[in-house]
Amino acid sequence: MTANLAIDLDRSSPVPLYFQVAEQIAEAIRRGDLVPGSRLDNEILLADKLGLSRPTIRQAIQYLVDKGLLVRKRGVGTQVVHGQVKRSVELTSLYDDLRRSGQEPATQVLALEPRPVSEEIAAVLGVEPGAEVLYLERLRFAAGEPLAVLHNWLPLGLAQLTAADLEGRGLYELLRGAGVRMRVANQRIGARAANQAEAKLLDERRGAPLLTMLRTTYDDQGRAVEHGSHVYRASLYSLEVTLIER
Amino acid sequence: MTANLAIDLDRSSPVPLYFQVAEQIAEAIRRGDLVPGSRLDNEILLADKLGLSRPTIRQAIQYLVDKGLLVRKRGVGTQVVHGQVKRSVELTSLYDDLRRSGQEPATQVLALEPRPVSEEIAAVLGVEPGAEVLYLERLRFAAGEPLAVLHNWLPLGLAQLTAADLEGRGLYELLRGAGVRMRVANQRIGARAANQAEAKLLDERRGAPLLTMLRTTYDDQGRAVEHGSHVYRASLYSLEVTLIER
DNA sequence: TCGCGAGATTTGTCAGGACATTCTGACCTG
DNA sequence: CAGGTCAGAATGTCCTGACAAATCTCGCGA
Repeated sequence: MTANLAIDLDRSSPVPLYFQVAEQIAEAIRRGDLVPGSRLDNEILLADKLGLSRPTIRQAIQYLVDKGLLVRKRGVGTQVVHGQVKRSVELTSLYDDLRRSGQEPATQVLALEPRPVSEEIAAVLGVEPGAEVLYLERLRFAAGEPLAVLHNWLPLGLAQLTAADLEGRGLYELLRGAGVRMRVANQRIGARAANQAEAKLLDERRGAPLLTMLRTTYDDQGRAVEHGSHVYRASLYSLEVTLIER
Repeated sequence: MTANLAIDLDRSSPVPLYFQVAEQIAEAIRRGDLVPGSRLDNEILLADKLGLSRPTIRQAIQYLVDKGLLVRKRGVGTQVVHGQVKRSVELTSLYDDLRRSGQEPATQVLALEPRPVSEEIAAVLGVEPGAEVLYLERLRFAAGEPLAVLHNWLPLGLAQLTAADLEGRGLYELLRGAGVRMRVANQRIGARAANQAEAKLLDERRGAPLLTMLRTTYDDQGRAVEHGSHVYRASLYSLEVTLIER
């Protein structure tokens, strides 16, 4: 059963046509106009209906396949994925995640200063050992409860960060606003027991389980732009990751 | 400085040309023939050199950009990324990961039997509540130490699994061997304290921090093929995830 | 009735061309 | 000397056209 979806195209818009198509198909899926399992029209028919060429339609569909919303099979067709697969993980910060889920994040800046780096951090950031980098320590709250202690190291000169900025917005948002284009992040996720200091900050008992995350983020050019070492209260937070095999 | 790389094409091979090109560029990067930061020839020149069309070259390059090996910038060119970005995460099981890092995994099967599902599991697997599914419980060792307790639920009829199979190989490998094509996995990673039973199995104290993972894996068609609830000894294991923004 | 093969359907791969957009760097101007 | 402007170079988008490969369906024959 091929669903009949209406797609408006604006050829005068700077938004690429394939992207307009992809967005509107995705929206139809979110709205429920395209139910899981339903088949899309075939590429040639779709192209014909919209007055576009097949490569453009293919590009739109490929984009959605990469995001995990659609499945293609040769000789069969293109179908909407069953099950509510969540959006693929993006390079977002905890702050963005919390705000999106309506949890009213708040931040207390505990430290914000240039500081000479340890050898280990220098290695991951790719700077000279002993050079100064911006050290940042924050306590993050959600819904009034302490949620995480965040430690970050950033190369100097990337962005002018003030404590006021950091209390109102997330680090990633600020970096993006400063023109930093983050592209790849490597995360190591583990767990351990809280030590005394952490327990006090997070309002937990010593020994309480914490989720830990080490993350290094690289930009466009593969230069490290941020390294973070964070601990989360396991009782209040968990991470979600979606993997898509191509 | 545009590196001079030799690429052989086999037009009689069933392997797509774009893939042949991509593989050989990736190999040149791994070998070090293409050093980080070096620019590739532009697309038109490359296409000309190899006797291919520009779309084919673009497809090859796009493939490597998606894998995080190359970076493209309009008006500038295509460069090899700086820094050693790890391979993107794949749909592998703990067993594969361990064997790849040479840790000699071993498995003890604690349970393997059809069992009626709870309402919750039925919902994530997309089967009727109360229907029978294959229940699987395993204790995984690495280097002689207990490492994780693995619980899995699988729809019946996917594969004929025996305890002997499961002791010698990983679940994912067995499923793949049975023709199951896994494509998307959704993971939720958290942490909590070990209870008495877990502590005993894993040779830890009660209350020791454990890394927890809930995973649901879907196939080609978006049908759930596996749901797992696993706990790992945080002192011995952590998860690594690489994110690439497109 | 059941199995198998031919044909139809659909996506996968590849070619070649055209124009738009963006970035860099050199040049010109005040 | 500083700043803006413009040309060149590279990727981004979009088009048309063609054939290959995988899959499903239906009809035919045993």
